Amino acid sequence: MDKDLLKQLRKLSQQYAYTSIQMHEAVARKAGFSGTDHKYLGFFLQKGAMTAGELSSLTGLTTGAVTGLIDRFEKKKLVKRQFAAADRRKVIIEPNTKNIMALLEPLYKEYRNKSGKLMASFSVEELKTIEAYFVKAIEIMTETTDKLNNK
Amino acid sequence: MDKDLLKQLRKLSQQYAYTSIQMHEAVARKAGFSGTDHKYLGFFLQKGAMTAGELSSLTGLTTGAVTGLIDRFEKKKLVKRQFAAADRRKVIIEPNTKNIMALLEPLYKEYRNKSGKLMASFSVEELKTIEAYFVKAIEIMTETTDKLNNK
DNA sequence: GTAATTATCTTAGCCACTAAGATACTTAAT
DNA sequence: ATTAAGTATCTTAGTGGCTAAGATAATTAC
Repeated sequence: MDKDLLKQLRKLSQQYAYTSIQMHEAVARKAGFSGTDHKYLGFFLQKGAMTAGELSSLTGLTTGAVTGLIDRFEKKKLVKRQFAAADRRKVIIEPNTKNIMALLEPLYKEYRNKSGKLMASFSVEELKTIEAYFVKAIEIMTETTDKLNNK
Repeated sequence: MDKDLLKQLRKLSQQYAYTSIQMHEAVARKAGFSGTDHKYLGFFLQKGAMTAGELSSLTGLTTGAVTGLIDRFEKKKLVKRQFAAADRRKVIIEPNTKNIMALLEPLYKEYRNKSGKLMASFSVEELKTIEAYFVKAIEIMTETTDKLNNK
C-alpha cells in the first residue's frame, strides 16, 4: 500500500475543492454578483426549472432569502417567475439559460479551453478512471452533505 | 476521440465542484460558522500562518473585512494575532491547527473514511492518473483565478 | 364550507461586507 | 535628524443579504 500516495491524493482533492471555490468566487465577482449568488445560479444550470420551495431546500436558505435571490436574478433577466398551472401557490423559476450562459461563458472560456486540452492529454482508459473516481466521490459528498443537513 | 466521454467528464468535474461546495457549506453550518468563515479557515490549514494583508489579497476581502474575520476566529481561539518582529505594523495570524482540526475533524470523519476506502479501491497506476489530473487541474484553476482577480 | 395545510412573500432586526479615512509604523529624501 | 511618503491594519458609516416570524393566498381534508 502506497501510503504517501494516498495521503498526497487526499491533500490534492482537498486543494482541488478549495481552488475551485476560489475560482468560482473570482468568476462571481467578475460577473457582478454580490455575495454568493453565483453559487445558486449554478443550481439552475444543473437542475433546470424548479419551484421556490425546492430551491430553498436545495440551498438551505429560508424562503424569504429565496424570494430576494429570485428578485435579484429576475432583475438581471437570468430567471423568470411563472405560476404553476396545477397549483397556483407554487412559483416555478425558469432559468434563462441563454442569458446565464452569455454572462458566464466568457469568464469560463479560457478555463474550458485549458481543461479541455488537459483532458485530451489522457488516454481513454485513464479518462474512465478519472470518471469513475468523480462519480463515486460525488456520491460520497452528497451522502455526507445530506447527513449533515438532515439531522 | 471519445467526445461523449469528454463531455461527460466536463460535466462531472463541474458537478464535483458544486457538490464539494455544498458539503463544505453543510460542514460550516454544523460547525457553527455564520456565512463564509469556513471557507477562509481552510486557507490557514493549507497555507499556515500569514499576515492580515496576505489573507486580504488571498481572499479578495477588504482589509476591514479581514479584521472582522480574524476577530471572530480569535474569539473562538482558532487563530492568534501576533505582531511581526521585523515590521511591527504587520499582524501575523497564527492558526491554532489543533483547535481547528478538533472542530472540523469530527464533521469530516465519515467523509474521510469513505473517500479513503474509495481511493483504496483503485490501483496505484490509477491513483497516479487521478493525481496527475488533480495537479494539472489545480494549476489551471489557479491561473484562471489569478487572471480574473488581477485585472 | 370551514379548518388545516402548504407555498411564497413581507417585515424587522442582525451581521458581515465595502469604502473611506484614521492610526501606527517604516522607508526614503534631504 | 527631520520631514514626507508609503505601507499595514483598524475603525466607522452605510449597504445589503440573511434569518425568524408572521402575513397572504391557494389547496386539501373533513
